Amino acid sequence: MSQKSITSFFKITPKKESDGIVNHQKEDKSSEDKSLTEETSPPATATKRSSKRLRSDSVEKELPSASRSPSPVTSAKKKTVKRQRIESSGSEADLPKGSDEATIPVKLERNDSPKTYSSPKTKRNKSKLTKTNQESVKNIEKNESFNGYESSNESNSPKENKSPKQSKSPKSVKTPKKQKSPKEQSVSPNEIPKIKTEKKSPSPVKSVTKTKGPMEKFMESNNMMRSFVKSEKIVSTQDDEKDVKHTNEANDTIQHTLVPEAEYNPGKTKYHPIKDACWTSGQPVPYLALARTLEAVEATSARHKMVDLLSNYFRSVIALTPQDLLPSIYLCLNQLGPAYLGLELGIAETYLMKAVGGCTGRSLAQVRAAAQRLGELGAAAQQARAAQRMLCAPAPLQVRKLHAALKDLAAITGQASVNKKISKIQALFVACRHSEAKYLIRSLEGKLRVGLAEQSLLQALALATARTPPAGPHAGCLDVAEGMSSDDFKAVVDEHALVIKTTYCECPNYELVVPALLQHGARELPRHCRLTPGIPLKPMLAHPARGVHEIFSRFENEKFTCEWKYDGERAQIHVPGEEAPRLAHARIFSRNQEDNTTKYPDVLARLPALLKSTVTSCVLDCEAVAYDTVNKQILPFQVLSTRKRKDASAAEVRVQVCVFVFDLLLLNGRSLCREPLAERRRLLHDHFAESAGEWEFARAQDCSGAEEVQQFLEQSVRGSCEGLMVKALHGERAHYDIARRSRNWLKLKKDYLEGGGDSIDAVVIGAYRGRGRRAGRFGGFLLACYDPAGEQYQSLCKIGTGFSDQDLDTFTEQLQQHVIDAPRNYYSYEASQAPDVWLAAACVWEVRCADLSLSPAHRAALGLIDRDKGVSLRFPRFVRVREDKRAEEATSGEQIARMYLAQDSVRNQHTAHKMDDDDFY
DNA sequence: CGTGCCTGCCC
DNA sequence: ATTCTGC
DNA sequence: GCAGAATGGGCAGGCACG
Repeated sequence: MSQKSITSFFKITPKKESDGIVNHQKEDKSSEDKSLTEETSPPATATKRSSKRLRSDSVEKELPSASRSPSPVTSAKKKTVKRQRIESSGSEADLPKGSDEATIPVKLERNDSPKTYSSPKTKRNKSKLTKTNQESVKNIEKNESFNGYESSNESNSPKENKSPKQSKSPKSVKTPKKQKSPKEQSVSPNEIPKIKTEKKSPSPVKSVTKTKGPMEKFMESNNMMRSFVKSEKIVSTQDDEKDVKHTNEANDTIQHTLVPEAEYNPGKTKYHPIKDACWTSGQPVPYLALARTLEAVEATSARHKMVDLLSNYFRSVIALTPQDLLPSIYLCLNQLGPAYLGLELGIAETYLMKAVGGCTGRSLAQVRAAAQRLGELGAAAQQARAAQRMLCAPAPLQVRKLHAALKDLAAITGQASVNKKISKIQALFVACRHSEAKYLIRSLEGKLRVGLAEQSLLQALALATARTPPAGPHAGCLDVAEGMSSDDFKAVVDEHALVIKTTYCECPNYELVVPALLQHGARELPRHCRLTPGIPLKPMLAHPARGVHEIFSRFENEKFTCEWKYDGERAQIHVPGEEAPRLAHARIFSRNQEDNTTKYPDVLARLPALLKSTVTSCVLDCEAVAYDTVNKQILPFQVLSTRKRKDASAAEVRVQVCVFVFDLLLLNGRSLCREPLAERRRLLHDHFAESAGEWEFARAQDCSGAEEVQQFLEQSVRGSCEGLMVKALHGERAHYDIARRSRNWLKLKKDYLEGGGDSIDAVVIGAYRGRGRRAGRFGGFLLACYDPAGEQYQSLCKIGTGFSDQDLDTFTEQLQQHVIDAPRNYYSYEASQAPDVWLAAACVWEVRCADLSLSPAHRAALGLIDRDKGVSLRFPRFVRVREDKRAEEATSGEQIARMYLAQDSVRNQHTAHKMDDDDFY
């Protein structure tokens, strides 16, 4: 059945009309009627299929958002248009409004119209589908004994019962932390009764010598096993290295009362990696253990605490099921595998919502609305899942199987692949218990959002391996920390952390690092994983510098160099080789370790010109920039981005590229990461050759005075660059040591400077509901410029950064007074940009940007530069409110056009040949 | 087979 | 990309 | 100052759908 529903969803999605310009004349709501039907009735939904009804009305649809019209006309909006934003409004209408977050003080939703459904209904629906009886369900789950989980999780859902607002309102009000609160609640309770029948304390001191420590302890600690454990038991066979440790099996006899999975608590004081785990040695790690860990992490704000929590989970994995460490890490980071393998899920928000809706009996609009209310799809999915009962409980998820399933998802391609993926996701989703649903969905969305990411994970890995070493002299010891002072132990952790982070930065591949870590221990890592041509390393990044003065305060008395900051794409070029460079095996990686080799066949073809005869292997750090070979001119980033991305053929390349080389990270097999920049650069110049328009060294100048820097900055801008990169030349700060400091360079751009860059006064004409951290208030806005000629407000860009939390709270509240039901007919925008809430043009905000670009999605200055393209902003950010300006006094379309044309890159384009003032080429 | 949506990845 | 925030 | 999480424009690629 799930399948069916899915299909139906597809149909539902209407198409959006491609309106050219949507200036609306809305007024006609007629179309709405139709639309109504769709969304509103959940059941009906399936039938829906509206064909494209709305062509014109798309615009209208939005309106409803404000929505009062009870019926969700709005949602009808066709397509899901990008992100939920569009539908949101409408959809909400559908939903049980009460529930909503009432939270928001402001009540974004302002649609108090009689919602079609009352919250309770929602649930009802679900249950229907599932068909069933909750009772029957009663879970057959293994753990049922303990769980009352259903109820517990759902704590949220209760909202429905309560009067709409009250229950939560108090909390919701608090924006920032509120998110956590729910979790915390759930978590804390857990402190739970673990039954640890303890007995022996782990040997006070590490049982150092004995390799078998863990096992022994494990045995000792066992009491009775839970029934379910038995069932799963089988698997334990494999395991390579770990045999040593757990040979268990014997266990059967031994009894051990396991912690119920639903009560797994990595935050338990004096956490014992075996006794406090919820699975036994050799068993596959239940996904619930990881989900519980993530819950605990999410409920925590102190990073060191998060690291503690995760490390405890890791300790158990290391002690019990080390083979699951790798999949655990991947699930924590939302990675399928090393980036350079190019694995992609191909599923994101929209399709996920279809999947969730399809198996919980909800319409796409309902799911979307629920996600908006909660500010996040994961939570909505968990609620939906909890309301559902299964006749026959699927096998519980295991960490390893889940990770494998995600990789399988990525492998599905071709026709009907989306439906296949959705089905597969539904199968996983249905097997979720408790918070598993939330984290499964978030994983699929690609963001866990628990406040812990790669750096903290590496720290946790260091802590875990320091405390419960998988290898080395203390292998088998469950808690090394017990035998030493906290200072001493901390030193050990720091040492592990540095080694692990360094290794990972130079060899960012958990497939290689994790097995080596388990087998040889942290200290031995560098001997097994090192910088290797063919494996991309983490690139050095830069911090923005707000002014020339900041450069001098940062580098104090150190010597530094300034290089032009080219506006292209980072390219890390690897050429392997022993006796001689193996050019056929050269690869080019992106800043995020993606493999871009097939994107640059032209660049690879001319490698021979770059490498002097002294080079046998190398890793170069460069920027690939679009280049006009005829006029010898650097072209804008936007031009570069039109290049084919996959399997390009050198002959077909239309956009030529000049590669600007600025660093050398490995030469002839030797890593230069611990060499200062001055030395790396010297080697670069000695062993590589420039070739005009193809290979050039980044323009550099070792500046010593502020004026010199300022001049060089201006020169770089005239040379079509974004500004400068500033780097230490000597000493440790000049090393390419990402593990110690990933943003060791400074970047100085004109638009960072006061008075530099473009500043625009734009009108706020719409707002989008925030998600995640910004749930419950506006998280972004739609801005427009004013076009006096057409008496229109033309969309210029969306904006979502530059606001303090306070700003967002304030705007969320203050803008309520400008909320309107529908966009004015003098608003010009693209349907896909429609905000959740439309606003009357009243507020003017100053925004800053790096550039202006010709836009397919915005309408500012439409027709002035290009017949059907408007102008938008690159890297827009909020600066301040212009209370002194009225909407009509905002920057005009004509001014925007002038600003666009005034850009060096544009002028150069039009006057390419005459360009020489700058000298440059 | 063309169009448009969705996703992922550049910045 | 830019920006803000808790630690 | 770090690490993380909010958010931006815009493009190619891949698939769905008519």
